[in-house]
Parts: sequence; C-alpha cells; structure tokens
Amino acid sequence: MGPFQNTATQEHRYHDQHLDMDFEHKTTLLDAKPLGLTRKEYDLLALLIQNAGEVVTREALLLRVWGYSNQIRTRTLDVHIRRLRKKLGEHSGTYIETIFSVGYRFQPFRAPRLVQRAPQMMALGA
Amino acid sequence: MGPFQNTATQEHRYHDQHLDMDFEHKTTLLDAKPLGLTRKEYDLLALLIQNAGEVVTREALLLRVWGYSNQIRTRTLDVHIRRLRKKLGEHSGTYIETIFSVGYRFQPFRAPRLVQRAPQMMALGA
DNA sequence: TACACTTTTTACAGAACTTTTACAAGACCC
DNA sequence: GGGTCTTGTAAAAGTTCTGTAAAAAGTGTA
Repeated sequence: MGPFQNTATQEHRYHDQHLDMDFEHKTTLLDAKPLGLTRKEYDLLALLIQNAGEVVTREALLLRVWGYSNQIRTRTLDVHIRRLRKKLGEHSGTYIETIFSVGYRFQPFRAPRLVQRAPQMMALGA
Repeated sequence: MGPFQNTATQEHRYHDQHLDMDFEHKTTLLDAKPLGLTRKEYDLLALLIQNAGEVVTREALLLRVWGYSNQIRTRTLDVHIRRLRKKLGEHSGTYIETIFSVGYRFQPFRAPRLVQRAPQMMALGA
C-alpha cells in the first residue's frame, strides 16, 4: 500500500480518522455522525475524494458534476465548495485545499504532503 | 546516459539531488518539500529546466511564457526570475545563472560545467 | 397549490497573483 | 574611473480569481 494510513479502496469506500464515505451506499460520516450531504454536495466531495491527493481542476469538476462544458461562467462550484467546508467544520481546512487558478484538492487526514501545496499557502522565502 | 547524474527524462520529469519537477502533474519539490510555484513561475522554471545546460534568451522566455513579441520592454521576466531564486533559496545560485545581455540558464545540481560558461565570467576570445 | 428543501445566480469583498515603476547595483567598454 | 547598458530589487498598481451572503429559481411532494 501507499504511504497513506487511511483506507481508500478505490471501488466503494473512503475512510480515515474522521471521515467515512461509502460510494456504494452514498453515505458520509464525519466522526461517526451522518454528514447530511445533498446530492450535488455528495457528488462533488466524492469526486474530490476519489482523486485524493491530486488536484482536480475547476473545469473537470464542472464537467463531471454538473455536465458543464468549458467557458461557462458560474460560481456554483465555489458555493458548493463553501457548503462542503461548512459541513466538514473544523476539518475543512485539512481536507479541501484551494489551488489558485486551477481547482481544488482533497487531502486525506494527516496524509503526508507529498505533492505541491497551494502557492497562496506557503511562505515566499521557503 | 550523459555525464549528468540527475534524471532528466525529457518527457515528464526532472530530478536531481535537491529539485524534483514533474511536468505532467506540474508539481515541484525542493528537498522533498513542495515549492509552491505560481503558474507563471512554474512555466518559467519548466522552460529553463527543459533546456537545462543551455542558455535561453530573454526573447525566447518572454515569447514562450508570456507570448510577448520582440521589442516589448518589460521587467516582468526579471521579477519572476527573482521570485524563483527566492523560492529556490540556498540553491538558487547553483541553479539559475544570468547570462548578461542574453538570458538565463538552468544548471542541474553540481552538474559538470561542460557547456559554455557565462560570457561575463570568461574572456570572449577564449 | 403550498411548502420545504436544494441549487443556481448575483453582487461584492477580499485574497492571490502579475505587471509596472523607480531606482540601486552590477557588468561591460573606453 | 567614467559612461552606458543591463539586471536586481522593493513597492505600488493593476488584474484575476475565490469567498461569501443573500436572493432568485428550481425540484419534489403532500
């Protein structure tokens, strides 16, 4: 297995210390409590989680969750990201990263940051 | 293989003792830590690295990264070079060379200097 | 229809990134 | 050294992108 300590079986389930998502039954638990995601929220989070650790572009998210082709200007994605973060509560910062001008990335809980972080989150002199 | 010890597979990756750049995922690690490059910074460094060991003229950089045609006077390139050097930290001197009145050159870490040195450091007639 | 819930749009504030400006410092040539 | 050209640097200005609140629109159901 990879360096991650969580169970991210591609087929039907994601699980880490706090978050538990069942892609088969479409259920989501945060600290053992149902997260109460709506359909779009679920689709969005599921897509991010299924690409955990990798950046998913706005374009890809809008295409695969909404079926939007390119060059449609909408803030829908942002609003849904916001609602997801709200429902994820204190862990939202850990889980959903913004990659400026590119998209978003789901990071498994306490996963080692093996890939490039969001530029806006680093000190310039690093 | 050439005389270089680094892995510089042209297709999708550059790697040496400190720096690791993945052209496919557009990620950049310095000493295993994400470098956090912005888009332009990435484009610029990627172009230099893809021509590692060779001088890339200011003209070429401005054209290929910014789409600027000749005879546009701007300091944008210089400012971005500066930010790259800042992010490369202690290794910046090793990596990015200034070729006076010509452009810049990326040098792989501790690579033997087999190619033309910077004009300002040698007698032109040598 | 009326209601509750979900989704999208709108409008603006704020953050992040890029470019320009102005000047200092360095390099080259005489 | 003096003059000229080029690059380095800091900071301001400008642009683009994201966050957020609130309203409008859509959907399902009794």
